[in-house]
Amino acid sequence: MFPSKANAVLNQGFVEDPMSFCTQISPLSHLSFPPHGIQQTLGGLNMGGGVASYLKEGLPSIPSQYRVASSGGLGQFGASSEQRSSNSLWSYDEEEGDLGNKISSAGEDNHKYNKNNSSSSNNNNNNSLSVGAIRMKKLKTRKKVREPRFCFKTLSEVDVLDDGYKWRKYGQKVVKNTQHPRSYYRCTESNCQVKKRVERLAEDPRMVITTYEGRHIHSPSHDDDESRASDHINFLW
DNA sequence: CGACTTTGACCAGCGC
DNA sequence: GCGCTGGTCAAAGTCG
Repeated sequence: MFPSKANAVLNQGFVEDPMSFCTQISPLSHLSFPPHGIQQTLGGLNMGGGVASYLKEGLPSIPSQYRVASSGGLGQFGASSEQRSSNSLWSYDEEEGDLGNKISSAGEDNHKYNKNNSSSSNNNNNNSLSVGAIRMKKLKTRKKVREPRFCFKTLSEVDVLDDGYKWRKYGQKVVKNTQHPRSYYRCTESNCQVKKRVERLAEDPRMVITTYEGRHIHSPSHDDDESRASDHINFLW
């Protein structure tokens, strides 16, 4: 389904740290993360030759051979220009930060997305309500629970990396100060709440920024990729 | 025909 | 309070 030029493989699992953080990836060699010290694993992420560099202070250091020289101003994904800090190359989801607040509303609203399940019954129960009223009712019951998030940057010709999971696009938006639209995807597995956003870096359109939000409750749909990714994590981490 | 994508509209949150 | 922006919905269109 997905083009696999970037050949990304993402195993199940997620960064347990309440803050999601970002990595940079260059097309140099295989990538696996998270690094030592990060609880839980994201599994091996095979970018067909990528190297992750954990840029946030306080994160475990990684061997220099896995680091990527980066130019300033990269990243800060999701943050407006005013929110960008000159101290770090990449921002993460601060618990109290503006960035986190901006994105947090996407947390636990998946029940309204299972339109084949809950949504239809909701509609049946609200026949007397207008569409707008139903929508408002749903929105008001939306809870703000932040899912763990993880974002990384990939040098890739294709927007959607093959991470082993099946995604359904549910939205696209042109965000401010960028010429490339941001795409929104949701895992197609029933009851799986994971979402991801994909956009190209304004400063360098060759770079694809992918942000995962949530935790898969199932295995990747690609068995081959899964086993390949497992090899990476066993080898590197 | 089901699964998926596109796209305009809507809404909440934030800054001023 | 108002306008702007990002995130999501959902109908319509497309594809296999």
